[in-house]
Amino acid sequence: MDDEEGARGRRRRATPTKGDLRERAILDAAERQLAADGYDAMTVATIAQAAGITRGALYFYFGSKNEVLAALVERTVTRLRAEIDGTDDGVAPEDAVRQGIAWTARMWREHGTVMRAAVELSPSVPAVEQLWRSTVVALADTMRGVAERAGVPHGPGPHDAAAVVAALVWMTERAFYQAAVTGGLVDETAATLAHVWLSTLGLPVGTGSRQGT
Amino acid sequence: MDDEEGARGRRRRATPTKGDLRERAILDAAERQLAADGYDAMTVATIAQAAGITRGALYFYFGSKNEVLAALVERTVTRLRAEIDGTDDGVAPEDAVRQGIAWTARMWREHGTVMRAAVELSPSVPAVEQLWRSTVVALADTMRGVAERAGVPHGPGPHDAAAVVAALVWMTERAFYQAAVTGGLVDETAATLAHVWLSTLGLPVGTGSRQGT
DNA sequence: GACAATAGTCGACACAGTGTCAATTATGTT
DNA sequence: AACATAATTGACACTGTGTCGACTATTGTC
Repeated sequence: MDDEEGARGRRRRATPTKGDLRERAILDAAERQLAADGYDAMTVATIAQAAGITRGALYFYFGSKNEVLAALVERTVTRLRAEIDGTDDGVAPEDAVRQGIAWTARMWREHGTVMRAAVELSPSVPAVEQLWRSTVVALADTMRGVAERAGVPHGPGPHDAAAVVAALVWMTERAFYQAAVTGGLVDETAATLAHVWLSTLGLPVGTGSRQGT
Repeated sequence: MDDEEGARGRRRRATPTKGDLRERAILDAAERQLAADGYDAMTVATIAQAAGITRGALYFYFGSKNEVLAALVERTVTRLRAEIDGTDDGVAPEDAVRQGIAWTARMWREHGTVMRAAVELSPSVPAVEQLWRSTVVALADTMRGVAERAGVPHGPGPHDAAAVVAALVWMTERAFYQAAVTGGLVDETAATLAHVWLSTLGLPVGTGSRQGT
């Protein structure tokens, strides 16, 4: 549990062929077991078996169990990143906020298991922590722009756009995570989050969902 | 890793004497190691050694490593609970909000290590999860009252006091946790949180800290 | 002050999971 | 065919958890 990366270069080559299928098979097996049985029940042995190889062979592809996890998170995070850009263009700030929340909700729906694992494993797996934090930060950066367009000051200080948006983004992460864990309703959560976001940024709250309060 | 409680009753008695000192010594040792070396480095062997006994003896007091952790979290959570009540009386909602945040900040300062451990271990240790969640919920319940006094509707729905306050409380937990992990400034965090809370609940933001914006 | 009864302690054991490695077998390549 | 290298295996070493029977205080009781 010390070298998470060094073992890699020592083995695999570039220009892959069949091994890449195995690598994907390993990640797929890991993702499936993560969803079905959770992290603890998912051992190197069970992953290897589900991927059709033995434990020893798995260590040819990944240097450790955590490296498998990190690769899995990376795969998912890459997919998230691919979508995060095509979101806000020139829309009004309040719509950009709603879109951002809707997007996040969709990501949690589609990639919930891995995202949940990323949250839970961040404290103990540095590579995962880095991946996840950088993703959250990237989203926060986008939203900071929106907040500043909405008139939130951008100077340094506890009330500036960066600080406020950071708090809101972590709130969003936590709220959807809670929904994923407790089986809460994602739509209700999204509505509540939109309310908090808009109120905090000083934007009109009324519009959006067609339900009067 | 299946029975977290059954082993207990099978051993310890009521009316304690010397064993209770050992029990406390174990928890103290665990807390110290948690702060110094982190969860992974803290094994049953090291705890026992620091408490002046062998592994075998430790299992006389606690049924498992997780039970030690749970007891430690419980001890801390009990201390938190003891203080959570004497907070708001008839003060104005905005002051109640500021007090709540200030109180939380102080708790993180004083009991940061165990609280951090509670957050990180919740996903994998059901007993800790329950302890921590119920504490958060208790705080949320108090703040829900404040929110309703401030005029936030209390009917069921995504915009009611309960839902909004839940989101805000989890935001607060996450923000202070992040500060604890990254070594961020607790005061700045508290100021940002106060801003979000007050904006969301429709309360005056200006007063409180003596620093103009 | 013998003598139970019970609290407390120890060390050896069994077990599960991770990671390592030399040896072996597939899979191209020229 | 032979050669390199990709891929795989099974056995091994190690660490950590939890169990258990035997052994040692400690304390009350007659």
